[in-house]
Order: sequence, then C-alpha cells, then structure tokens
Amino acid sequence: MKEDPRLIATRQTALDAAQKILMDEGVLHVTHGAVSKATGISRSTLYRHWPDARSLRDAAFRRIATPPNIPPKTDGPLRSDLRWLLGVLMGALNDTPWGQIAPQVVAAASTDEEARLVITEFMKDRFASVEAVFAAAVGRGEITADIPVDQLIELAVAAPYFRKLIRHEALDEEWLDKHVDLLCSIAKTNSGQ
Amino acid sequence: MKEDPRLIATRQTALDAAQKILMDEGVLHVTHGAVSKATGISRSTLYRHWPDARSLRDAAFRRIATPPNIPPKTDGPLRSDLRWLLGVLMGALNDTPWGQIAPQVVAAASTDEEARLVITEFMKDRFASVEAVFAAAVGRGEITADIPVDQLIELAVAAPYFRKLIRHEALDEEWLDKHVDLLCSIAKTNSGQ
DNA sequence: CTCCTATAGAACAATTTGTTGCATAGTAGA
DNA sequence: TCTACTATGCAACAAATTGTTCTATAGGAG
Repeated sequence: MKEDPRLIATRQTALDAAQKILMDEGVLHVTHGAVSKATGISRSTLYRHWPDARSLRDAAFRRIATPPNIPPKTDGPLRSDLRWLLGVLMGALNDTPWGQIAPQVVAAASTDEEARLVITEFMKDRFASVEAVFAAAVGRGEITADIPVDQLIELAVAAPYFRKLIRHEALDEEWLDKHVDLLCSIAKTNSGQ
Repeated sequence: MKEDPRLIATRQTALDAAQKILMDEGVLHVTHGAVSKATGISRSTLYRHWPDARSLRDAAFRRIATPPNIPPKTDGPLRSDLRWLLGVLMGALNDTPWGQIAPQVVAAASTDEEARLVITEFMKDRFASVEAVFAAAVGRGEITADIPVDQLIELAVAAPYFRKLIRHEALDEEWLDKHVDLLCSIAKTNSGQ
C-alpha cells in the first residue's frame, strides 16, 4: 500500500514554502493562507494536511530543524580534529537553513516542548562528537584524562552558537582558528598536573 | 506640562500584562485583544496607545528587554571579582523577567532590527563589565596584559547564556564555580609567556 | 475502463484585527 | 466650585483571517 504521490508532492511543496517563510519573515507569518499564496496549493488542501496553524508551524519547525549528523574525525592531532569538527559546525550555522532557523527554534523552545526536544537532542549529538575528539586525543596520549572535558565541550560549542545566534557576529575562519587554539591550549596546560 | 496620570497608568498596566503574556505564551499571543482581556482596559484604548499589533509587541519587548546595569566589582582578586559579576549575571538569567524573555528577543532579532539593537547594546554592556574585571587584574599585576582578553570575555559570557537559553540546563552555584575556576586558570596559565 | 482519492474552488461561519463616534468620567486650572 | 480638556469605555462597524464543508474535477491504481 504505497502513498499517493500527490500527497507527497503537496507536503513537500507546502513545507518548502513554509520553511522559506519561517526563515524570511518569522514564525508569525507561517499560515495556511501565506503558504497557499506562495505555492498555489488551495487553502482547503492545506487544512486537510495540517488541521490548524500550530500543526503547520510545528511541521515547518521539525522539517528544518533536523540538522545533519556530523561523524567526527578522530585520527588526530587534536587541533586538527577539533578544527575540522567545529569548522563543519560553523559551516552549518553560516550556510544552511538550520543556521537561519535556529533562533526561532530557540525561542519556540521556551514555550514549546517539541522545539525543546529538537534542541536538546541535537545538542546531545554535537556534544558527543566533540567528546569523541577529546577521547581520541586522550587515547593517543596527546592529552591526559584529567582535563575538565565537560567544560571544554560546552565552551567549544557554546562560543560559536552564542556568537552567531545571540550576538549576530560573523563566524569566520580567523575567529575559529583562535577559538580552537585557545581550546587546545586549555586542554594541554590542564593536562598531566 | 505634565502627563495625564491616566496615560501612565494605562501604559503601565497594559505593558505589565503584555510582558506576562509574552513570557508565558510567546510572542504569538501578545495582541490587543489578549491584553484587553487580561487587564480590563478596552481594546479601543489600547489601539489608541499602540496603533497596531507590531508596535504593541515591540513595546513589550523593549520594556522587558531593558536589563539592569551591573557595575563591576574590581577590587580583586580576579577570581572573586569574576565570580561576583557572573553570579549577578546568572541571577538575572535565573530570576528576572529578562531571563525568561531573552529567548524571544533572540528569535525576534533574526527578523527585527529593534530587537537586534536591544541585544547588541546589552551585550556590549556585559562585555565591558567583564573587560573591566580583567583590566583591573592586569592593573594589580595579578595577570599580564598578553592574555587573549576578547576570547576570555566571550567565553565567560557565552557559557551561561548558551547553557540557559539554548540547552535549557540549570545555572547553579556549583556550575558557576567550575566555570570561573576554568576562566581564571586560562587567564593565569596564559599570563606572562 | 473503473474505482478510489486528492485537489481546487467556492461558499460559508467564526474569530480576529483595526476604525470610528459618542457618552462618561477623571484631570488641570481659574 | 465651575469650566475646558482629554483619556477611557462601549458599541457598532468594516476588513482580513481562520477554519469548515460541499461539489466538481482530475490524477493514480488495478
């Protein structure tokens, strides 16, 4: 029993448009009417797919707020692995829908359980990737196991997110290099004391 | 030419309610109708004060998003000054309207120039306070001037904001102690090389 | 070709948004 | 106290938005 291709096409077209509206104009403007006007899909069809405004907005959030997984590179050295991982993360923030939508998800999370889940799940993934990088460095004997890994992970990820989402400052290669340098120096000076 | 006390009372009552709605239910629910129902002020009066939905929301944002200034304590030692300053900042995030509203402001900033100004101005203040603390420590000779101050400031402020706004994790005394410890150790090990 | 189902479109009710005119009541000044 | 002023409340209203329902049509599956 396969799904009618028209269902799939409608959903895809509608959510594409909803996503664009969400990014360009904010959550306030994601409505059945706006999506209908943007796509040509009739309002009644949209209501059949998403019975009310909230479910439409939720669908738009969920679709866009599913960022790609980053399998970390862990073949060392630490600086190189960390630079690569955070480079990918920074790229995602700069150049993908996720980067544009993240502020909206952050805000939604304060009143919406669904959005909160999206964020915490996502951050768990990111933290795990960074942790894998540090763990590999410990495994190679590059740093010792007594560094405050949890704090380092938090700083590593917090800085780019804070800079992009909250301060609206540029995330560029130069900034990232300095960030990674500092993280490595912390890891190493705290190592083996 | 003094202002009619009724004007002042209406504005205050209305914005109090708008603020509460903004925090509890999100920006979507800040409308003239909702504020009217919450306060008993008639809709027409509200429209007289704020001609459209956007100006009402903006007013609610602006009112709540004016966080208190924190004059930094700079009489040393570094750990103590930093602990005090970040403690106040953490307290504001945990226990004041600003902490609850910040996610909404962050989101609004991605499509609203006004909200972006609020944030950048505010962050400038916070950064200046942290910088004053480090500068005082340099002045006392506790650390040397060649530490990467800008990065340290960013990390100092980014961590609590990230933790609270994005991860929705607790900001407690224990976490803050470890955060300040790490910052101080970075400042000192990078000092005088 | 036939049955099933998704869509378009229009008509509709309900709610929300914004406007206007008028009576009332609070405020300031003489 | 009396007067002029102005903010508010209220009701009526127009316009836009939101959500529902029905019917005709067209696309897809067997």
